[in-house]
Amino acid sequence: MDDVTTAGPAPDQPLPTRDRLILAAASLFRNKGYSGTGLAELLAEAGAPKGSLYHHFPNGKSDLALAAANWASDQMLQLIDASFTPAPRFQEGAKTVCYKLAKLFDMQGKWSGCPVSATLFEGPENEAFHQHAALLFEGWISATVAHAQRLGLAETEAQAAAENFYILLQGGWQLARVRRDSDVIRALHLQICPPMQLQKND
Amino acid sequence: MDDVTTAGPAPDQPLPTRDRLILAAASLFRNKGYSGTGLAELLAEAGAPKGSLYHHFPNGKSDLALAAANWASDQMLQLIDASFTPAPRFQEGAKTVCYKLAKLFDMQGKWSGCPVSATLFEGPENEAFHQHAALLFEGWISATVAHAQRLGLAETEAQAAAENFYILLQGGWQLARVRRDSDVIRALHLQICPPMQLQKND
DNA sequence: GCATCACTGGACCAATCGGTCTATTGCTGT
DNA sequence: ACAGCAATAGACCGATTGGTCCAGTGATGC
Repeated sequence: MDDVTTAGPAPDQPLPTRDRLILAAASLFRNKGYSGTGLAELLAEAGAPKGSLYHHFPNGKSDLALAAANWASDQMLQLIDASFTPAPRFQEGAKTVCYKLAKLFDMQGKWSGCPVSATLFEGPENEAFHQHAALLFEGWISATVAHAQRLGLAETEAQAAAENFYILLQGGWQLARVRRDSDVIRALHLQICPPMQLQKND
Repeated sequence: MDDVTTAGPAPDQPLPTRDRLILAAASLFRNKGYSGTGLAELLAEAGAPKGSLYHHFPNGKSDLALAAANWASDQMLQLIDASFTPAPRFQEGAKTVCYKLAKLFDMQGKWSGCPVSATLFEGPENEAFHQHAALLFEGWISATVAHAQRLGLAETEAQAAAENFYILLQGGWQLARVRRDSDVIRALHLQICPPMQLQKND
Protein backbone atom coordinates (compact mmCIF):
# COMPACT_ATOMS: atom_id res chain seq x y z
CA MET A 1 0.00 0.00 0.00
CA ASP A 2 2.85 2.40 0.66
CA ASP A 3 4.78 3.54 -2.35
CA VAL A 4 8.45 4.08 -1.91
CA THR A 5 9.18 5.05 -5.46
CA THR A 6 6.31 7.45 -5.93
CA ALA A 7 8.34 10.27 -4.46
CA GLY A 8 10.52 10.07 -7.57
CA PRO A 9 13.34 7.87 -8.80
CA ALA A 10 15.82 7.54 -5.98
CA PRO A 11 19.33 8.60 -7.00
CA ASP A 12 21.04 5.52 -5.58
CA GLN A 13 18.04 3.26 -6.35
CA PRO A 14 18.02 1.03 -3.25
CA LEU A 15 15.50 -1.35 -4.82
CA PRO A 16 16.27 -3.71 -7.68
CA THR A 17 14.84 -2.73 -11.04
CA ARG A 18 12.24 -5.45 -11.05
CA ASP A 19 10.79 -4.23 -7.76
CA ARG A 20 10.83 -0.62 -8.87
CA LEU A 21 8.85 -1.61 -11.95
CA ILE A 22 6.27 -3.46 -9.86
CA LEU A 23 5.90 -0.59 -7.41
CA ALA A 24 5.57 2.00 -10.14
CA ALA A 25 3.04 -0.17 -11.95
CA ALA A 26 0.99 -0.79 -8.82
CA SER A 27 0.91 2.91 -8.07
CA LEU A 28 0.11 4.11 -11.57
CA PHE A 29 -2.39 1.43 -12.54
CA ARG A 30 -4.59 2.00 -9.54
CA ASN A 31 -4.55 5.74 -10.09
CA LYS A 32 -5.03 5.87 -13.84
CA GLY A 33 -6.08 2.35 -14.73
CA TYR A 34 -4.32 -0.21 -16.88
CA SER A 35 -5.18 1.31 -20.24
CA GLY A 36 -4.73 4.81 -18.93
CA THR A 37 -1.09 4.24 -18.06
CA GLY A 38 1.46 4.36 -20.85
CA LEU A 39 4.74 2.48 -20.82
CA ALA A 40 6.71 5.71 -21.20
CA GLU A 41 5.19 7.17 -18.04
CA LEU A 42 5.58 3.89 -16.21
CA LEU A 43 9.25 3.53 -17.11
CA ALA A 44 9.95 7.14 -16.18
CA GLU A 45 8.36 6.60 -12.76
CA ALA A 46 10.36 3.41 -12.22
CA GLY A 47 13.54 4.96 -13.58
CA ALA A 48 14.16 1.99 -15.85
CA PRO A 49 14.67 1.65 -19.59
CA LYS A 50 12.39 -0.34 -21.81
CA GLY A 51 14.90 -3.15 -22.18
CA SER A 52 14.71 -3.90 -18.47
CA LEU A 53 10.94 -4.20 -18.53
CA TYR A 54 10.98 -6.85 -21.25
CA HIS A 55 13.88 -8.61 -19.61
CA HIS A 56 12.08 -9.06 -16.28
CA PHE A 57 8.60 -9.37 -17.79
CA PRO A 58 8.81 -11.04 -21.21
CA ASN A 59 5.13 -10.42 -21.94
CA GLY A 60 5.50 -6.74 -21.21
CA LYS A 61 2.71 -4.66 -19.77
CA SER A 62 0.30 -7.48 -19.03
CA ASP A 63 2.92 -9.52 -17.16
CA LEU A 64 3.83 -6.49 -15.14
CA ALA A 65 0.17 -5.83 -14.37
CA LEU A 66 -0.28 -9.32 -12.98
CA ALA A 67 2.86 -9.00 -10.86
CA ALA A 68 1.76 -5.60 -9.59
CA ALA A 69 -1.68 -6.91 -8.72
CA ASN A 70 -0.13 -9.84 -6.88
CA TRP A 71 2.13 -7.54 -4.94
CA ALA A 72 -0.73 -5.23 -3.99
CA SER A 73 -2.87 -8.20 -3.02
CA ASP A 74 -0.11 -9.48 -0.74
CA GLN A 75 0.12 -6.07 0.90
CA MET A 76 -3.60 -6.26 1.58
CA LEU A 77 -3.31 -9.77 2.97
CA GLN A 78 -0.60 -8.59 5.33
CA LEU A 79 -2.83 -5.74 6.44
CA ILE A 80 -5.65 -8.21 7.04
CA ASP A 81 -3.46 -10.51 9.11
CA ALA A 82 -1.96 -7.62 11.07
CA SER A 83 -5.45 -6.37 11.87
CA PHE A 84 -7.24 -9.58 12.75
CA THR A 85 -4.49 -11.48 14.55
CA PRO A 86 -4.49 -9.33 17.72
CA ALA A 87 -8.26 -8.73 17.60
CA PRO A 88 -10.42 -10.20 20.38
CA ARG A 89 -13.43 -10.48 18.11
CA PHE A 90 -14.20 -10.30 14.38
CA GLN A 91 -15.67 -6.85 14.61
CA GLU A 92 -12.55 -5.34 16.16
CA GLY A 93 -10.38 -6.87 13.46
CA ALA A 94 -12.59 -5.51 10.72
CA LYS A 95 -12.62 -2.13 12.37
CA THR A 96 -8.83 -2.12 12.46
CA VAL A 97 -8.65 -2.94 8.75
CA CYS A 98 -10.87 0.06 8.03
CA TYR A 99 -8.83 2.38 10.19
CA LYS A 100 -5.50 1.20 8.78
CA LEU A 101 -6.73 1.69 5.23
CA ALA A 102 -8.14 5.11 6.03
CA LYS A 103 -4.85 6.13 7.59
CA LEU A 104 -2.96 4.95 4.53
CA PHE A 105 -5.15 7.13 2.34
CA ASP A 106 -4.57 10.13 4.57
CA MET A 107 -0.83 9.61 4.62
CA GLN A 108 -0.22 9.20 0.93
CA GLY A 109 -2.71 11.94 0.10
CA LYS A 110 -3.71 10.14 -3.09
CA TRP A 111 -7.14 8.61 -3.52
CA SER A 112 -6.10 5.58 -5.43
CA GLY A 113 -8.62 2.93 -6.33
CA CYS A 114 -8.51 -0.67 -5.26
CA PRO A 115 -5.29 -1.92 -6.87
CA VAL A 116 -6.67 -5.26 -7.93
CA SER A 117 -9.85 -4.04 -9.57
CA ALA A 118 -8.17 -1.00 -11.11
CA THR A 119 -5.45 -3.14 -12.62
CA LEU A 120 -7.42 -6.12 -13.70
CA PHE A 121 -10.88 -4.96 -14.73
CA GLU A 122 -10.14 -4.67 -18.41
CA GLY A 123 -13.11 -5.58 -20.50
CA PRO A 124 -14.76 -8.93 -21.00
CA GLU A 125 -12.19 -9.97 -23.60
CA ASN A 126 -9.39 -10.14 -21.08
CA GLU A 127 -10.57 -13.31 -19.43
CA ALA A 128 -7.20 -14.08 -17.88
CA PHE A 129 -7.20 -10.74 -16.09
CA HIS A 130 -10.72 -11.29 -14.82
CA GLN A 131 -9.90 -14.76 -13.50
CA HIS A 132 -6.82 -13.45 -11.77
CA ALA A 133 -8.73 -10.60 -10.16
CA ALA A 134 -11.34 -13.07 -8.94
CA LEU A 135 -8.60 -15.26 -7.50
CA LEU A 136 -7.05 -12.40 -5.56
CA PHE A 137 -10.38 -11.13 -4.25
CA GLU A 138 -11.42 -14.57 -3.08
CA GLY A 139 -8.01 -14.80 -1.43
CA TRP A 140 -8.82 -11.76 0.68
CA ILE A 141 -12.20 -13.19 1.55
CA SER A 142 -10.94 -16.65 2.46
CA ALA A 143 -8.16 -15.19 4.59
CA THR A 144 -10.80 -13.21 6.42
CA VAL A 145 -13.04 -16.24 6.75
CA ALA A 146 -10.18 -18.08 8.43
CA HIS A 147 -9.76 -15.29 10.95
CA ALA A 148 -13.49 -15.15 11.52
CA GLN A 149 -13.66 -18.85 12.29
CA ARG A 150 -10.64 -18.61 14.55
CA LEU A 151 -12.47 -15.85 16.43
CA GLY A 152 -15.43 -18.07 17.07
CA LEU A 153 -17.81 -17.67 14.15
CA ALA A 154 -19.41 -20.73 12.60
CA GLU A 155 -18.50 -21.55 9.02
CA THR A 156 -21.55 -20.07 7.33
CA GLU A 157 -21.50 -17.03 9.59
CA ALA A 158 -17.82 -16.51 8.91
CA GLN A 159 -18.35 -16.68 5.15
CA ALA A 160 -21.24 -14.25 5.28
CA ALA A 161 -19.40 -11.86 7.56
CA ALA A 162 -16.29 -11.84 5.39
CA GLU A 163 -18.24 -11.27 2.18
CA ASN A 164 -20.30 -8.56 3.77
CA PHE A 165 -17.12 -6.93 5.03
CA TYR A 166 -15.54 -6.72 1.58
CA ILE A 167 -18.73 -5.52 -0.02
CA LEU A 168 -18.79 -2.68 2.49
CA LEU A 169 -15.10 -2.07 2.10
CA GLN A 170 -15.21 -1.87 -1.68
CA GLY A 171 -18.28 0.33 -1.68
CA GLY A 172 -16.89 2.53 1.06
CA TRP A 173 -13.58 2.75 -0.76
CA GLN A 174 -15.40 4.08 -3.80
CA LEU A 175 -17.49 6.63 -1.95
CA ALA A 176 -14.42 7.74 0.01
CA ARG A 177 -12.61 8.23 -3.26
CA VAL A 178 -15.46 10.25 -4.71
CA ARG A 179 -15.63 12.49 -1.66
CA ARG A 180 -11.91 12.35 -0.92
CA ASP A 181 -12.86 11.68 2.67
CA SER A 182 -11.25 8.81 4.53
CA ASP A 183 -13.84 9.05 7.29
CA VAL A 184 -16.25 7.20 5.01
CA ILE A 185 -14.10 4.11 5.47
CA ARG A 186 -13.67 4.67 9.17
CA ALA A 187 -17.44 4.90 9.60
CA LEU A 188 -17.91 1.52 7.93
CA HIS A 189 -17.16 -0.38 11.10
CA LEU A 190 -20.51 0.71 12.48
CA GLN A 191 -22.18 -1.55 9.97
CA ILE A 192 -19.97 -4.56 10.37
CA CYS A 193 -21.85 -7.11 12.39
CA PRO A 194 -22.85 -10.75 12.09
CA PRO A 195 -25.59 -11.16 9.52
CA MET A 196 -27.96 -13.03 11.82
CA GLN A 197 -28.98 -9.86 13.57
CA LEU A 198 -29.94 -8.40 10.22
CA GLN A 199 -31.97 -11.21 8.81
CA LYS A 200 -34.80 -10.52 11.19
CA ASN A 201 -35.35 -7.27 9.31
CA ASP A 202 -36.34 -8.99 6.12
CA MET B 1 -29.26 0.61 -18.16
CA ASP B 2 -30.65 -1.22 -21.17
CA ASP B 3 -28.64 -0.93 -24.33
CA VAL B 4 -30.56 -0.81 -27.56
CA THR B 5 -27.57 -0.45 -29.82
CA THR B 6 -25.35 -3.05 -28.19
CA ALA B 7 -26.89 -5.81 -30.26
CA GLY B 8 -25.21 -4.25 -33.27
CA PRO B 9 -25.83 -1.25 -35.48
CA ALA B 10 -29.45 -1.35 -36.52
CA PRO B 11 -29.89 -1.36 -40.29
CA ASP B 12 -32.52 1.38 -40.33
CA GLN B 13 -31.02 3.18 -37.29
CA PRO B 14 -34.20 4.31 -35.53
CA LEU B 15 -32.25 6.54 -33.14
CA PRO B 16 -30.62 9.82 -34.10
CA THR B 17 -26.86 9.75 -34.43
CA ARG B 18 -26.26 11.74 -31.28
CA ASP B 19 -28.20 9.22 -29.21
CA ARG B 20 -26.48 6.28 -30.83
CA LEU B 21 -23.14 7.82 -29.94
CA ILE B 22 -24.17 8.30 -26.33
CA LEU B 23 -25.52 4.77 -26.03
CA ALA B 24 -22.45 3.22 -27.61
CA ALA B 25 -20.19 5.29 -25.37
CA ALA B 26 -22.13 4.40 -22.22
CA SER B 27 -21.95 0.73 -23.09
CA LEU B 28 -18.30 0.63 -24.10
CA PHE B 29 -16.91 2.91 -21.42
CA ARG B 30 -18.40 0.93 -18.57
CA ASN B 31 -17.16 -2.33 -20.03
CA LYS B 32 -13.67 -1.28 -21.05
CA GLY B 33 -13.17 2.05 -19.31
CA TYR B 34 -12.65 5.46 -20.79
CA SER B 35 -9.01 4.99 -21.78
CA GLY B 36 -9.61 1.43 -22.85
CA THR B 37 -12.12 2.43 -25.51
CA GLY B 38 -10.82 3.79 -28.80
CA LEU B 39 -12.72 6.19 -31.01
CA ALA B 40 -12.63 3.76 -33.92
CA GLU B 41 -14.35 1.03 -31.92
CA LEU B 42 -16.82 3.51 -30.51
CA LEU B 43 -17.77 4.89 -33.91
CA ALA B 44 -18.12 1.41 -35.35
CA GLU B 45 -20.48 0.44 -32.54
CA ALA B 46 -22.52 3.59 -33.01
CA GLY B 47 -22.45 3.28 -36.79
CA ALA B 48 -21.39 6.88 -37.18
CA PRO B 49 -18.45 8.54 -38.90
CA LYS B 50 -15.93 10.66 -37.10
CA GLY B 51 -17.33 13.89 -38.47
CA SER B 52 -20.62 13.31 -36.69
CA LEU B 53 -18.92 12.84 -33.36
CA TYR B 54 -17.15 16.17 -33.53
CA HIS B 55 -20.25 17.85 -34.85
CA HIS B 56 -22.41 16.80 -31.92
CA PHE B 57 -19.61 16.87 -29.33
CA PRO B 58 -17.09 19.58 -30.26
CA ASN B 59 -14.67 18.51 -27.53
CA GLY B 60 -14.69 14.95 -28.78
CA LYS B 61 -14.23 11.98 -26.52
CA SER B 62 -14.39 13.84 -23.21
CA ASP B 63 -17.62 15.63 -24.13
CA LEU B 64 -19.14 12.34 -25.17
CA ALA B 65 -18.03 10.71 -21.92
CA LEU B 66 -19.77 13.37 -19.86
CA ALA B 67 -22.93 13.03 -21.91
CA ALA B 68 -22.84 9.25 -21.62
CA ALA B 69 -22.32 9.44 -17.86
CA ASN B 70 -25.22 11.86 -17.57
CA TRP B 71 -27.44 9.56 -19.58
CA ALA B 72 -26.49 6.54 -17.49
CA SER B 73 -27.01 8.50 -14.31
CA ASP B 74 -30.49 9.51 -15.46
CA GLN B 75 -31.31 5.88 -16.16
CA MET B 76 -30.26 5.05 -12.62
CA LEU B 77 -32.34 7.89 -11.20
CA GLN B 78 -35.37 6.59 -13.08
CA LEU B 79 -34.73 3.12 -11.67
CA ILE B 80 -34.50 4.61 -8.18
CA ASP B 81 -37.78 6.48 -8.56
CA ALA B 82 -39.53 3.50 -10.09
CA SER B 83 -38.40 1.36 -7.18
CA PHE B 84 -39.03 3.65 -4.24
CA THR B 85 -42.22 5.38 -5.35
CA PRO B 86 -44.53 2.35 -4.87
CA ALA B 87 -42.62 1.04 -1.84
CA PRO B 88 -44.35 1.02 1.55
CA ARG B 89 -41.07 1.39 3.41
CA PHE B 90 -37.48 2.31 2.64
CA GLN B 91 -36.31 -1.26 2.87
CA GLU B 92 -38.73 -2.49 0.24
CA GLY B 93 -37.67 0.26 -2.15
CA ALA B 94 -34.01 -0.55 -1.68
CA LYS B 95 -34.74 -4.22 -2.18
CA THR B 96 -36.52 -3.46 -5.43
CA VAL B 97 -33.54 -1.44 -6.68
CA CYS B 98 -31.29 -4.43 -6.01
CA TYR B 99 -33.59 -6.85 -7.76
CA LYS B 100 -34.11 -4.62 -10.77
CA LEU B 101 -30.37 -4.14 -11.17
CA ALA B 102 -29.70 -7.84 -10.79
CA LYS B 103 -32.33 -8.62 -13.41
CA LEU B 104 -30.74 -6.13 -15.80
CA PHE B 105 -27.41 -7.88 -15.40
CA ASP B 106 -28.99 -11.24 -16.06
CA MET B 107 -30.81 -10.00 -19.13
CA GLN B 108 -27.96 -8.29 -20.88
CA GLY B 109 -25.53 -11.03 -19.92
CA LYS B 110 -22.71 -8.54 -19.63
CA TRP B 111 -21.13 -7.69 -16.31
CA SER B 112 -20.56 -4.06 -16.93
CA GLY B 113 -19.21 -1.85 -14.20
CA CYS B 114 -20.95 1.14 -12.72
CA PRO B 115 -21.25 3.50 -15.69
CA VAL B 116 -20.40 6.64 -13.78
CA SER B 117 -17.31 5.39 -12.02
CA ALA B 118 -16.07 3.46 -15.06
CA THR B 119 -16.44 6.49 -17.26
CA LEU B 120 -15.22 9.19 -14.98
CA PHE B 121 -12.54 7.72 -12.72
CA GLU B 122 -9.62 8.87 -14.80
CA GLY B 123 -6.66 9.75 -12.68
CA PRO B 124 -6.21 12.66 -10.33
CA GLU B 125 -5.31 15.01 -13.19
CA ASN B 126 -8.80 14.89 -14.64
CA GLU B 127 -10.35 17.04 -11.98
CA ALA B 128 -13.38 17.94 -14.08
CA PHE B 129 -14.25 14.28 -14.52
CA HIS B 130 -13.88 13.61 -10.82
CA GLN B 131 -16.12 16.54 -9.90
CA HIS B 132 -18.73 15.42 -12.37
CA ALA B 133 -18.67 11.86 -11.06
CA ALA B 134 -19.08 13.17 -7.53
CA LEU B 135 -22.01 15.31 -8.66
CA LEU B 136 -23.80 12.34 -10.23
CA PHE B 137 -23.19 10.03 -7.26
CA GLU B 138 -24.45 12.61 -4.82
CA GLY B 139 -27.46 12.98 -7.08
CA TRP B 140 -28.30 9.32 -6.59
CA ILE B 141 -27.85 9.65 -2.87
CA SER B 142 -29.92 12.79 -2.48
CA ALA B 143 -32.70 11.32 -4.62
CA THR B 144 -32.70 8.33 -2.29
CA VAL B 145 -32.62 10.55 0.78
CA ALA B 146 -35.75 12.28 -0.48
CA HIS B 147 -37.54 8.97 -0.84
CA ALA B 148 -36.33 7.87 2.58
CA GLN B 149 -37.71 10.98 4.22
CA ARG B 150 -40.97 10.65 2.34
CA LEU B 151 -41.18 7.10 3.72
CA GLY B 152 -40.90 8.32 7.28
CA LEU B 153 -37.18 8.42 8.12
CA ALA B 154 -35.80 11.43 9.94
CA GLU B 155 -33.25 13.56 8.09
CA THR B 156 -30.09 12.12 9.65
CA GLU B 157 -31.47 8.59 9.43
CA ALA B 158 -32.39 9.10 5.79
CA GLN B 159 -28.94 10.40 4.92
CA ALA B 160 -27.24 7.51 6.70
CA ALA B 161 -29.56 4.93 5.16
CA ALA B 162 -29.04 6.28 1.64
CA GLU B 163 -25.27 6.42 1.98
CA ASN B 164 -25.17 2.94 3.46
CA PHE B 165 -27.35 1.70 0.62
CA TYR B 166 -25.02 2.98 -2.10
CA ILE B 167 -21.94 1.74 -0.30
CA LEU B 168 -23.50 -1.72 -0.26
CA LEU B 169 -24.68 -1.39 -3.82
CA GLN B 170 -21.31 -0.34 -5.19
CA GLY B 171 -19.49 -3.01 -3.24
CA GLY B 172 -22.01 -5.65 -4.16
CA TRP B 173 -21.87 -4.55 -7.78
CA GLN B 174 -18.15 -5.16 -7.77
CA LEU B 175 -18.29 -8.56 -6.09
CA ALA B 176 -21.11 -9.58 -8.41
CA ARG B 177 -18.98 -8.56 -11.35
CA VAL B 178 -16.01 -10.54 -10.08
CA ARG B 179 -18.13 -13.65 -9.54
CA ARG B 180 -20.47 -12.99 -12.45
CA ASP B 181 -23.30 -13.76 -10.08
CA SER B 182 -26.25 -11.40 -9.86
CA ASP B 183 -27.43 -13.06 -6.66
CA VAL B 184 -24.75 -11.12 -4.79
CA ILE B 185 -26.76 -7.97 -5.48
CA ARG B 186 -30.06 -9.64 -4.67
CA ALA B 187 -28.69 -10.76 -1.32
CA LEU B 188 -27.74 -7.20 -0.39
CA HIS B 189 -31.22 -6.34 0.73
CA LEU B 190 -30.72 -8.48 3.80
CA GLN B 191 -28.26 -5.93 5.09
CA ILE B 192 -30.21 -2.81 4.29
CA CYS B 193 -31.62 -1.50 7.50
CA PRO B 194 -31.61 1.76 9.45
CA PRO B 195 -28.21 2.27 11.05
CA MET B 196 -29.56 2.81 14.57
CA GLN B 197 -30.03 -0.88 15.06
CA LEU B 198 -26.39 -1.39 14.25
CA GLN B 199 -24.78 1.21 16.39
CA LYS B 200 -25.38 -0.81 19.50
CA ASN B 201 -22.80 -3.24 18.19
CA ASP B 202 -19.97 -0.77 18.41
C1' DG C 1 42.67 -12.57 -18.94
C1' DC C 2 38.75 -14.12 -20.68
C1' DA C 3 34.28 -16.13 -21.44
C1' DT C 4 29.73 -15.88 -19.70
C1' DC C 5 25.51 -13.98 -18.78
C1' DA C 6 22.09 -11.22 -16.44
C1' DC C 7 20.97 -6.78 -17.20
C1' DT C 8 20.75 -2.10 -19.20
C1' DG C 9 20.10 1.60 -22.59
C1' DG C 10 17.72 3.21 -26.28
C1' DA C 11 17.01 3.29 -31.36
C1' DC C 12 13.48 1.80 -34.08
C1' DC C 13 8.93 -0.07 -35.65
C1' DA C 14 4.06 -0.69 -37.23
C1' DA C 15 -0.26 0.28 -35.36
C1' DT C 16 -3.30 2.99 -33.21
C1' DC C 17 -4.50 7.04 -30.73
C1' DG C 18 -7.58 11.41 -30.56
C1' DG C 19 -8.36 15.21 -33.40
C1' DT C 20 -8.70 18.39 -37.67
C1' DC C 21 -10.36 19.58 -41.99
C1' DT C 22 -12.87 19.72 -46.22
C1' DA C 23 -16.18 17.99 -49.48
C1' DT C 24 -20.62 16.44 -49.87
C1' DT C 25 -25.30 15.30 -48.74
C1' DG C 26 -30.03 16.32 -47.90
C1' DC C 27 -33.54 18.77 -45.60
C1' DT C 28 -35.53 23.45 -44.74
C1' DG C 29 -37.67 27.89 -45.59
C1' DT C 30 -38.54 31.23 -49.14
C1' DA D 1 -35.26 26.81 -57.94
C1' DC D 2 -32.15 28.19 -54.78
C1' DA D 3 -29.87 29.67 -50.52
C1' DG D 4 -28.58 28.20 -46.11
C1' DC D 5 -27.24 25.10 -42.85
C1' DA D 6 -27.14 20.96 -39.94
C1' DA D 7 -25.26 16.68 -40.53
C1' DT D 8 -22.45 13.10 -42.68
C1' DA D 9 -18.48 10.88 -44.65
C1' DG D 10 -13.85 9.89 -44.38
C1' DA D 11 -9.11 11.27 -45.81
C1' DC D 12 -5.47 12.86 -43.34
C1' DC D 13 -2.36 14.35 -39.42
C1' DG D 14 1.21 14.35 -35.72
C1' DA D 15 1.73 12.13 -31.41
C1' DT D 16 1.87 8.26 -28.77
C1' DT D 17 1.10 3.49 -28.08
C1' DG D 18 3.08 -1.29 -26.81
C1' DG D 19 6.63 -4.09 -28.55
C1' DT D 20 11.14 -5.70 -30.87
C1' DC D 21 15.89 -5.85 -31.30
C1' DC D 22 20.65 -5.35 -30.55
C1' DA D 23 24.81 -3.22 -28.94
C1' DG D 24 26.82 -2.31 -24.90
C1' DT D 25 28.06 -2.97 -19.65
C1' DG D 26 29.64 -4.84 -15.58
C1' DA D 27 30.00 -8.35 -12.27
C1' DT D 28 31.12 -13.26 -11.84
C1' DG D 29 33.43 -17.81 -12.33
C1' DC D 30 37.36 -19.99 -14.06
